[in-house]
Amino acid sequence: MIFSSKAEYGVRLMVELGRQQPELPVSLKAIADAEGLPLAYLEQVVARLRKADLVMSARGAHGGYWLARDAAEITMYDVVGALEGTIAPMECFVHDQMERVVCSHQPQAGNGPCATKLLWTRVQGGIVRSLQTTTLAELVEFSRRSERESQSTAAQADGDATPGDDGATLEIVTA
Amino acid sequence: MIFSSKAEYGVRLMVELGRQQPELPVSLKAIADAEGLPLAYLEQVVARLRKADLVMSARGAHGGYWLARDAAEITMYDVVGALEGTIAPMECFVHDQMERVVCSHQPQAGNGPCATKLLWTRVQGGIVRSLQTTTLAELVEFSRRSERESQSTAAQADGDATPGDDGATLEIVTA
DNA sequence: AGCAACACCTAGTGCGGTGGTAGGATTTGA
DNA sequence: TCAAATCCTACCACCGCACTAGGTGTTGCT
Repeated sequence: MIFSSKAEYGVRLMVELGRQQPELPVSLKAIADAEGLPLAYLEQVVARLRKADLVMSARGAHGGYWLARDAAEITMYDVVGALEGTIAPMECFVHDQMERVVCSHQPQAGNGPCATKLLWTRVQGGIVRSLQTTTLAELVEFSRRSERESQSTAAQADGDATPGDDGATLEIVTA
Repeated sequence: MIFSSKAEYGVRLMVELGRQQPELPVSLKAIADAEGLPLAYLEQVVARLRKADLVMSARGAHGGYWLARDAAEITMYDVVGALEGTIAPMECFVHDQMERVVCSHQPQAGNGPCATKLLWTRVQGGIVRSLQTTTLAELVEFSRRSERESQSTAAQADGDATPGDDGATLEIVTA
């Protein structure tokens, strides 16, 4: 499993906020009920989003949360980054004081970086690109469309997600 | 952490095998010593690679492991898939009996797939593409080059990995 | 004033997976 | 016959994840 449930819950929470009118506070309880998620845990999740200035909040009665800026201006890189903390493909990925990604395997006797560095860098890049090019607005739109389609027919609802995206059935099954 | 140490050890093991002459058995102990990895644990790792027909083995004295086919014909998708088992960005990703990726969150009252599906599909795609387009031969070449460079100078050894690849310093730091 | 509905905070906890270790059995070459 | 190697299974300690528990602070409504 690549992302923890914090990431999933957080993304679903953000989508739910994006579906509401801007600036209108929505209570966590409403979201927890709608998504079927534990309220107390959602509090911890939304706290990270707030610290990252992705959502704003109002306390007291009729308080709640709303998006800090337009959904089109929020990328999944922002959201997942705030929720998951560091996203590194391996613990091998540390960075020294010069902000340079470097490998933690001591190249003893000075035989360069470990060979896996190239691979992890590429994987990292693939993930980050996916996250950076997906905005919250897209997910909200996707959510709205799915809802509409399933209301009319109970048929397929995926093949035509967004131009530039491949809805391929990608998987690695071995285990 | 996205990949477990099984993946890392396995990739390093494969690179080590790729650096040797083809068909020549190399003992696990030699690899464990060279890479500084626990031998007994490597046994479990290499067992997965063998079951996936990526390496072949010979028992008894002077036995060992070697690549089952040319390093250029082995992608990291093969290797990591064999080691890591299923690579799904979320447990949300299950597939029904029709081999279709579907979301496990029951769309109760039929309101379509959960909105995160689009995101996870893209991330999945980004990862898989990275893995599929990286061959073991590339890593072996990278390893050889790094070794050569660090022998002459103790300077930079990353910027020029492979054409078509961005060696960008990508990271998400929040936590 | 008082209550209810919220946000907000901290500490604890059960469980499963990760990352090994232990101890063997089997096969092969010298 | 021994040593070197693969091969196999069971076990275990730790740690992070996914929560739960139990509060405090703030606001609006009546």
